[in-house]
Amino acid sequence: MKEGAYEKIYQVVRAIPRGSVMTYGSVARWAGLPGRARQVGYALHRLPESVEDVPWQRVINARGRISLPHWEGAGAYQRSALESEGVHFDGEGRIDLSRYEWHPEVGRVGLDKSKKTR
DNA sequence: CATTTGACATCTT
DNA sequence: TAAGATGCCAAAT
Repeated sequence: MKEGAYEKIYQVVRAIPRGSVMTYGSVARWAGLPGRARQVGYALHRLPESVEDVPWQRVINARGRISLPHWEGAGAYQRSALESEGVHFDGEGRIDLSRYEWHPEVGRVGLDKSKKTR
């Protein structure tokens, strides 16, 4: 198995702590794929449903909104899942990134979530 | 093998 | 704030 790059993406997403979110651009950056945010979304799209190890729901776009059409199952599920984690949506369905976006520490791509619990 | 498409981002109008 | 253009790259057609 190789894939390599995509594995790294899943690895970063798995490290996102509950109640926090990351943008596609940030995930790509921390996965060692700067500028390839699109591939991150594509990788998550191809992600099997049975894989619960990867909290893809905590990944949103740079505008702080869910990229999935809310009229489809996945979109509605993503929002309800985030709300149940404590993430607040404003009147326009947007999330305050300056407050919920997670910033992993430099030099380590997460994997060590037992760091400062806020 | 050429073209299109897509869970995005960023800059410019 | 919105809309258009451009960059990126794997998978589908």
